[in-house]
Amino acid sequence: MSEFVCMDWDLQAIVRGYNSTEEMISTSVMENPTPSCFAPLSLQQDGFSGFPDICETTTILNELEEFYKPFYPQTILTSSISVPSNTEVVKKPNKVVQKAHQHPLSGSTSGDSTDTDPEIKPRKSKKNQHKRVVVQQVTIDGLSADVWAWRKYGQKPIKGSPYPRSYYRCSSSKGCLARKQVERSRSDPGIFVITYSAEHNHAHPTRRSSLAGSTRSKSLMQRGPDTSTDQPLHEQTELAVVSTTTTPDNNLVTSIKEEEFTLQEDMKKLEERVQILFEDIEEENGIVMPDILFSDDLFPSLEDFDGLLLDQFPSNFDVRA
DNA sequence: CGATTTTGACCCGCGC
DNA sequence: GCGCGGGTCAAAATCG
Repeated sequence: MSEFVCMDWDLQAIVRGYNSTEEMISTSVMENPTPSCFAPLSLQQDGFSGFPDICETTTILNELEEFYKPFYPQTILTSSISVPSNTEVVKKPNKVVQKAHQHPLSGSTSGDSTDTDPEIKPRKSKKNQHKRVVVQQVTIDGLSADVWAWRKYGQKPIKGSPYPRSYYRCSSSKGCLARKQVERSRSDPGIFVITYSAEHNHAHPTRRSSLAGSTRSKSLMQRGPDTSTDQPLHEQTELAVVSTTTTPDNNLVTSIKEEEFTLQEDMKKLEERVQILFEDIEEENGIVMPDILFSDDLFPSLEDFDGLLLDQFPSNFDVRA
C-alpha cells in the first residue's frame, strides 16, 4: 500500500486546477511570467501594501513562504509512501536510555535490557515500521530548497551504489525526530534522492543554524585546483541541472530554465519591495523583524549546499562532465 | 565556546 | 548462529 501526498508543487498544481505540476509551471510561465501568478490571494489583493497589524506578520510571513515555494529550485519528483506494516510504529529505544541501564563498557547486551523496562519495547523490524517517509528526487538546485536546519550525523557507503548516503537530523529543535537522508541516484548521478522521515515537532526555524564548525572550507581547499572550483558554483549547478535532468519532458525543463532569469529579476524586485515594507513596520513598531525572509532560510545561497555537493560528489568528480 | 562535520565503532534486523 | 547491510552514536577535529 502506498499513498501519494501532494507536496509544494503538486499542491499548487491541484489547488490551481492543473492536471500536473508541469502543466502549471509551463502554463503560468508562458501566460504570466511574473511571480505574482503564484502569489497568495491576500497578497495579490492588497498588492503588498497592507500590513495593518504587526500581529499579522506571522501569517504574512507564512503566506510569503508559500508564495515563494514555487520558485524554489525545481523538484523533479516528490512522493510520499507508507512502508507496509502489520504493526504500529514502535519508537526505537533510545540508545542513551539503554546506556543509562548498562555501562557502556560492559559489553554487548546479553539479556535484553528492554525486557525489564516496560517503557522500552524491543525494536521492531526496521523494514516493517509503518513510518511514513517522503521521497524527493531533486536536482542539485533542489538540495538548497530546504528551509530547515539539518545536522549531519552520519554517512555510509551503500551497497550497489558508488555514492554514499548522508544522514541528517533536524538541528533546529532539540528532540525533533525529523530525519533526512540524501544520496545520489545511482541511475542518474545528477539526481539526488532525499528521504524525509518523521516530522518536525516545531515551527520553521527563524534562522538557519550557525555554520561554525563546518569543514566545508577545508574540504574546498582539499579539492585542489584541478577540480570544478575554477568554475563559479552557479554555473556548475546550472549546467548540472540542464545536463542531468532526464525527465521524459526534457524540452519543458529546458524552457523553464530559460524563463527562470526573467522570474528571478521579478523576484528580486519583489523582495526589495517587501523589504522596504518590513523596514517601515520595524520603524513604526520599534521592533526588529525576524531575519527570515531575506536570510538564506528562504533563499539559501548556493554556498549552503556546496557541502552537500562535496558529500555527494567524489573529489575528482567534475559536475561539468 | 558552541555548533558542526567527519568517521570508526556500535547496534540491530534480516537472510542464509 | 553468523555475517551482512543499514542506521545511529559519539569522540575528535574544525571553524567562526
